[in-house]
Amino acid sequence: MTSATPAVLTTGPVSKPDSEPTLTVSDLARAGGIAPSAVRFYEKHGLIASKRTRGNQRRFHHVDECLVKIIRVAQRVGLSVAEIREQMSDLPQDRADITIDDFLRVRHRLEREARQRIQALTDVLNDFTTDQKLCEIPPKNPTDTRNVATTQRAVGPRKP
Amino acid sequence: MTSATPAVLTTGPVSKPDSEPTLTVSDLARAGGIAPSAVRFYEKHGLIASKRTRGNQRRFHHVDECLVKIIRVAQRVGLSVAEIREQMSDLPQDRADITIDDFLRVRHRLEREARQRIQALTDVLNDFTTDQKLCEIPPKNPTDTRNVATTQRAVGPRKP
DNA sequence: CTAGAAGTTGAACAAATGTTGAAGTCAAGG
DNA sequence: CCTTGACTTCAACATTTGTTCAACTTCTAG
Repeated sequence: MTSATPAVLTTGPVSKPDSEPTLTVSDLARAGGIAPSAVRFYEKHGLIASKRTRGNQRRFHHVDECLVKIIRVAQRVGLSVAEIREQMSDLPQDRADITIDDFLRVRHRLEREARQRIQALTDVLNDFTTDQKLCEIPPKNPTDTRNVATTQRAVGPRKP
Repeated sequence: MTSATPAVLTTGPVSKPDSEPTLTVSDLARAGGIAPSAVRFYEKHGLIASKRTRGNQRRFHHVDECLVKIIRVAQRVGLSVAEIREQMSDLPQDRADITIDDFLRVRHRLEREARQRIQALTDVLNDFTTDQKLCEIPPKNPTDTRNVATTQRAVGPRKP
């Protein structure tokens, strides 16, 4: 994914009950607008799951296309892979059992996350206009006595 | 910086015209609520600058305290070190020449950035409620025909 | 002057998010 | 049978933002 992908992605309805997984890594990558290496990466980190053919190749369900799209949205929100895995951890392990409600639940959580992150940024803006006197420097010309306002308030935890 | 730093940080007015830099790495680190290693890191990446003593030790101006605080705010906004360096690149190379207006200019740019990032997140939320039919799965019970709505629209450029 | 605190550089490590390449396997077509 | 394309695994590399360590040097106070 080097170039910007328009990604309108109107996935048609999955017609068959989809009991057997049929999509290859490349199929899923193309459908999700990501690289095959990313598909493998996501599987390795437990975001998606596949069955294997006799020849040890991965096969994905069509519903995994939805999962990949959700992963991409979650990344736009700013979640890490670990966080995304957590958000998705209560989806039915058997992907064929996933229902609309499962997606709605995940979606609501992502919405909450997005709102929280918007709030954190809004707090930064408020700090800009609220807190005076973080940076005071002696004015070069005596007519300008204003000061720059900024302050940090430990919004998100930082533990490297 | 492992534990949460309250960081009220009401830097008093810099009394002296501050022509000679006097703060050591540790001084600046303490004032800015960061580790000495971070101070060196920022200097190495061109966010701050120092003069050296005869013995090759760094000495910073008091105004660098403000710069560090601005860096921290910029990080809260989500800027990378490279982006922060760019935002600060038009500050007077001679730190003693920095004026309030220089800070105001940087601040305004950071505000714009923050608003843009808020907008990007808001777009995600809008996509949630606007776009239908990203994930359609065959309903298990025929009564529920709703669909999950999501779509990505390439908000921020990705160039690794 | 001398000891100890604090500074110096450079390299290595860490976690996150993948990409790329090597070497090998599998299925299909001619 | 052989080639070709797509798949496999594993390891190495790349980037970001620092931290930590080793081996020295400098500064400061007694």
